[in-house]
Amino acid sequence: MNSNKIFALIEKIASVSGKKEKESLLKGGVEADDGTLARVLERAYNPLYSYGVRSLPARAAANPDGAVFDSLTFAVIDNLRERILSGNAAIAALQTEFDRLSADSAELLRRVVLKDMRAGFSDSTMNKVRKGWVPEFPYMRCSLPKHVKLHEWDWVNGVLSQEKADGMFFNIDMPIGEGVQFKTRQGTPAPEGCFPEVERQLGTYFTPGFQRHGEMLVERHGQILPREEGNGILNSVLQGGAFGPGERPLLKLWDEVPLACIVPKGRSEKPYSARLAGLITCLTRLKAELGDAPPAIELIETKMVFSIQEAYAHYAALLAQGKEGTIIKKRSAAWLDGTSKEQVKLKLAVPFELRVKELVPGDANGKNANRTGSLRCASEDALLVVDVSIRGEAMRDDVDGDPGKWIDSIVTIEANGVMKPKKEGGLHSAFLPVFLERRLDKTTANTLAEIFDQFDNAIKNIADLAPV
DNA sequence: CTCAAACTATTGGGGCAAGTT
DNA sequence: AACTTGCCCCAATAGTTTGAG
Repeated sequence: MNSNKIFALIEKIASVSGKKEKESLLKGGVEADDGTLARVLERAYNPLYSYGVRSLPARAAANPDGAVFDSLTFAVIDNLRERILSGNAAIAALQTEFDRLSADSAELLRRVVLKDMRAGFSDSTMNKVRKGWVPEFPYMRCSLPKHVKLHEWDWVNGVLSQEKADGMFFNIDMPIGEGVQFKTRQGTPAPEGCFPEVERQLGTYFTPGFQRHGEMLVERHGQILPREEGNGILNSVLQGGAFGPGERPLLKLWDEVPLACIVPKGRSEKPYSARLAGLITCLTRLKAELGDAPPAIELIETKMVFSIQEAYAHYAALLAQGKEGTIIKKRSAAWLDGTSKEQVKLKLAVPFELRVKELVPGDANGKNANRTGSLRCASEDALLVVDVSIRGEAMRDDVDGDPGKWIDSIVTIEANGVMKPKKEGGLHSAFLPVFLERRLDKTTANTLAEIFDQFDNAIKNIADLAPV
């Protein structure tokens, strides 16, 4: 199938709305494919690939009968991925290739480099059609309290409440007879040997055949660094950098799952309490060997609670220590690839008022390119500024229909925390801001000091948030 | 058979590090 | 020094499909 035909197929898939129909069209394409479709979509959707260019040149040529994808096209794609082509050279190579190709094939190449076919399917649909087409990395997410019937949980026999660590998530694979492999949530492997002590302790005291889940934190002179600083260092280490003097990684674990269950849509029915017990067995072995020496691996702080109120009290206690929140888990909880209703994340969300300053356009390569994507909002004293996403298409229509009515208006937003400025004299920001409503009843926004007060009060009164 | 829940894809937020101009 | 990109941390919505009652 040549690239013009592939583009026609992609447009056909984009034109239908049903997911099943998209899947069967893609299946038809695979059956008629000589391998080109497989290569093109693999390069577009392999999560381990990136191309280093996001503002692409436009096709300038007017040649109506341009080329289709050939070895030159794939060479450009692969050279971008390996960063043999980068910066201006990358843009120039893409310009040449766009002009050489037909309009349809040039557009297909553009979508490959942007890693989005804009056809309403993605990697999991591809793997349904053709097993193992692109790598996928199973992952269990938590639900939020509003999506779960917490009252139906077995509080009498206990629920596990754990600290939500504020670092970088890692999957740690230990296949039998092989070494220890660290992978990020997206599947990026950590370079060989970048956490030597953590790796040694895992390899020596932990049973192979499992994938373990935990959060990597960074300690400097015995102090755990805040998320942004620790994750900055880990980002650097993942790209081949090194820890600075006095810095070391500390792994906090919470789960172990047989490697055989770690497949897309996979499940392990072994109850969480049993998986946790397995982890504790390994950690006890480690502790016995290390004696008083500080381990590089610990169990995440874990407590058994017997009521919703007690769960919220533990949550409040950790917030008061400056921690991010807690995760509560049923003892019987299975592991699954997806969002589990058997584990719930308790985290802070504090509402406050800001003033809308300007409208920020949506992603230039996406469907909101010429529309509003978010609202730039500020505290009354302008010491905090944050962009807040438009919430829903009706709101986007309203904002674009009458921008004047939004500019300078007061809005209530909800956020997870206040980010302090990095630089002296810089602005504060808000972490995970969510738009709640426009306030016609208010004429002034909160000041930064008021926002800090509201966070303090929210932490003090957290137990009131427990659903009754 | 109907309606709610689950699932999939898409859009949006903040910070930091590294590469390029 | 300024700008872009990638990759961590994530929340919410829209629309389709599934599955419980």
